[in-house]
Amino acid sequence: MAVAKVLENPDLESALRTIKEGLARNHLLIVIGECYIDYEGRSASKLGLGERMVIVKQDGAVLVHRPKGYSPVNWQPSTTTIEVWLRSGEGLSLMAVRNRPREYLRILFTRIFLIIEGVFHDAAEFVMYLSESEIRDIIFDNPDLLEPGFKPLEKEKRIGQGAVDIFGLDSNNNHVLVEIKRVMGDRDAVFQLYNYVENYKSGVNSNVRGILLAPSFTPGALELLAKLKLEFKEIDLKKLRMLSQSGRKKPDSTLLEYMNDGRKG
Amino acid sequence: MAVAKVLENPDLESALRTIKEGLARNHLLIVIGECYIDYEGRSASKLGLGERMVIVKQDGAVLVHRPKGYSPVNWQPSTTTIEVWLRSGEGLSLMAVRNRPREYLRILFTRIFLIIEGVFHDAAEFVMYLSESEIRDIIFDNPDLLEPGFKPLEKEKRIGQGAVDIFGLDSNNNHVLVEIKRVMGDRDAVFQLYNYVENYKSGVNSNVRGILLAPSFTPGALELLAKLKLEFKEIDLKKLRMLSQSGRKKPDSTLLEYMNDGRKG
DNA sequence: ACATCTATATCGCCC
DNA sequence: GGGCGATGTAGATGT
Repeated sequence: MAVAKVLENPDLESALRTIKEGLARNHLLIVIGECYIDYEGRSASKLGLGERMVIVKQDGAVLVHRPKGYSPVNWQPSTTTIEVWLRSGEGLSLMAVRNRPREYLRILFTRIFLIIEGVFHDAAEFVMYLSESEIRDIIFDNPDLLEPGFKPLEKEKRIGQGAVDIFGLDSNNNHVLVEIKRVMGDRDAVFQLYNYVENYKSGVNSNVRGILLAPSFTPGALELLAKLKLEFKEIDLKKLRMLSQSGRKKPDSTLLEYMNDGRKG
Repeated sequence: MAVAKVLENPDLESALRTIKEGLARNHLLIVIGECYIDYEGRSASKLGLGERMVIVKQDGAVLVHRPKGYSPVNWQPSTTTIEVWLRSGEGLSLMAVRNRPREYLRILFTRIFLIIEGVFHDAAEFVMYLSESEIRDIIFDNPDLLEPGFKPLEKEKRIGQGAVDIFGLDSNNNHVLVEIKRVMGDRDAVFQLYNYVENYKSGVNSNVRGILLAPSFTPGALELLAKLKLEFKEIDLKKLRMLSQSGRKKPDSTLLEYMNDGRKG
């Protein structure tokens, strides 16, 4: 059962009791109300009175959401201890503390509209397609996608402090370092590749090629690639996705069917 | 008024009606239920049946939260169009589509435990202390914190494609570029500074110093700074915070008072 | 525990 | 609108 309790317009004493009970049971809590928020830790912030939604998850993660936008205005990731108390004339406080790094989040409610307490049963597996590591594996298994005659030898080869995605030899036995980006390649990606190539060069006595693989490139990245004498190649994510899907169990096609139908029933 | 409607254990037809009404009014919606989720866009993902909480914000942002953790398992940032429909034998679908980049998020509910519809009034200003730009301003106004005799001349000076945080002259009239990080300085930060210095050097005929300012540095960053003949200096955030607070209206001290008291009333 | 890197990063600023 | 850089980035991974 997902929702255990719904409490509308409670006075702050009832709210305190309900929140304490929910926390003790490690249930998920949603508290909607008017509040002030203070944060102090790696940085510090302050937010004046307003209506917001506070979520305390079953692992103690705390999120404070305003009416708009993807990001919570304040939050605390899961490793927290949570205290709640009531001080007359002030309101109901919820304080979430994290140790590493040491951070304090305090929410001071002056008024509460709604409290929901629940337990969520959710054991389903989350499957993500075409992550960067998956692209790397596909290129490794289909090296001609990079260039004819490429012989991949090692994934995630440690170089200096980092690891280059693919190391291998081209048809002339030049050493090749391949850096892969799943999104548009930018100057940072070029610097990363440059760092690998320079680091690697210092250890060997042969020609070393660096290739940046991405679905597209910013002008700044292309300019820098030329300046640093590095190479690049576009990858076709759609093509890769098809290669990826043919190699394993077919995913549900409900979404694609909808998109192809263009209707909503 | 924040909460306009609470609907417990609705059948899917009532749920459809309520959600459609809420969307039409641009209200915030919370839907708690059992659902499948498909996403396709920059990447693609699939999530099997489980109990989750879906938030549709007043700007159309959609968040799907599982019982644990800071991050939503699936989401759609604000610029979306949202459709909802019911197909018998399947369930209630909510589809959020974004155009740039083109992305689809479909949530298929088989069962709904709770729907909340509300309007949040929240005009309060969010104030963040000691962001990077604030550190920059403090250094600019207190140049001796960098080194005695430093004369800052320009903030956010455009160099190439980016902008260096502070440009100025040292006591020997050398040109100085200062890059500031409010977190531990890493190799990326050094590359960023290096890029500014090289770019700037090509335009002038004098000595150019590059200084990385951060509260601490990774070993990799220190190594790279030496190799690239760049400088670094530690900044004391605690000291800066005091300078920052003395220079403007005093922030609420409720949180600090609590921390000093060590009690919860 | 620490350093490094990825992300459907998101968000905001400036050209 | 695209590029670029900051973020209390969070979270995963390797050492």
